[in-house]
Amino acid sequence: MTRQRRVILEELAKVHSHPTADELYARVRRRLPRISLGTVYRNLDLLTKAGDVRKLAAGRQRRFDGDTSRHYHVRCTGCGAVADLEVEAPDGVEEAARRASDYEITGHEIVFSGRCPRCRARGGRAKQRSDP
Amino acid sequence: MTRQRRVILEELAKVHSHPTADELYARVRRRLPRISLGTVYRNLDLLTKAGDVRKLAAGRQRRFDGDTSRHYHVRCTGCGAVADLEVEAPDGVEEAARRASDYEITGHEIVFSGRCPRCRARGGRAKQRSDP
DNA sequence: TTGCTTGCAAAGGGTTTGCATAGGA
DNA sequence: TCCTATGCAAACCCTTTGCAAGCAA
Repeated sequence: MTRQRRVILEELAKVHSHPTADELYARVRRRLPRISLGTVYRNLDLLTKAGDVRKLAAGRQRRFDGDTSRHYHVRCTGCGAVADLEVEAPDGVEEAARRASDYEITGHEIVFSGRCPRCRARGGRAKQRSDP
Repeated sequence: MTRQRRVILEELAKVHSHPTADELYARVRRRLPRISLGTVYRNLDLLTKAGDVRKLAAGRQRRFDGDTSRHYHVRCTGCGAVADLEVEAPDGVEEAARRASDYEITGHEIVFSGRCPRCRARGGRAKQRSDP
């Protein structure tokens, strides 16, 4: 547990914006000015494998979530922002998936799509991103 | 509707493997040897925006699905393969999401994680990918 | 000490884009 | 004809990696 790793984890725990690696890098650098982007990536990967961080696929860049408790996400189809969503896990989804598949199911993630309040206010027919 | 676009759509409809852009490019090239990768990407993006194709975020590379009917996916944590999953939409998930959020919810996707039969057979403690 | 980690910088690899040309409606 | 799409290749950008030096245990 190096100083870098601790600070990365701490900063990630502070924010709820699901930052990208470089957004987190910017924050961490305020406390450790000499840290490199590579170190941020390496630690994020390690922490993800250790289960202390969740890596999210959202658009071109990946985002990271310091909250590993069970919760889902919404992604804005306008600006790409990702927000947490406190919704109960649907009853028996994984069991259903197990029945429907020959995969050994170990988990699931739900990503809702929608428009954030700001994008909604901004215009009715704004351009959508094709990103998943 | 150019010949290229039509062939891309046709080839994508044929396969159920959720190919990456370059996998699809390889297939399409068997019929249109002079097509370029850029054209494949451009059309895939256009088709996605038009709603004729679904773009999936799975690991580093994106995957494409020619089946736009309502269904979910499983992603193998070993090899990254993506398979379809015919599971009923959980009752009232989107309503619950609407209640829990100030986003204007327009849809959702569930991605299960698990191990495909092949990876399961291959070894009990194979290395996992940290990809989302 | 000993092995993992860092900083730096370059490599990597998927995706996007500019431009002149070709082709669909 | 007119406008959009294509092919080609370079540009982009996010992420990963090799290496020598540094640090935690």
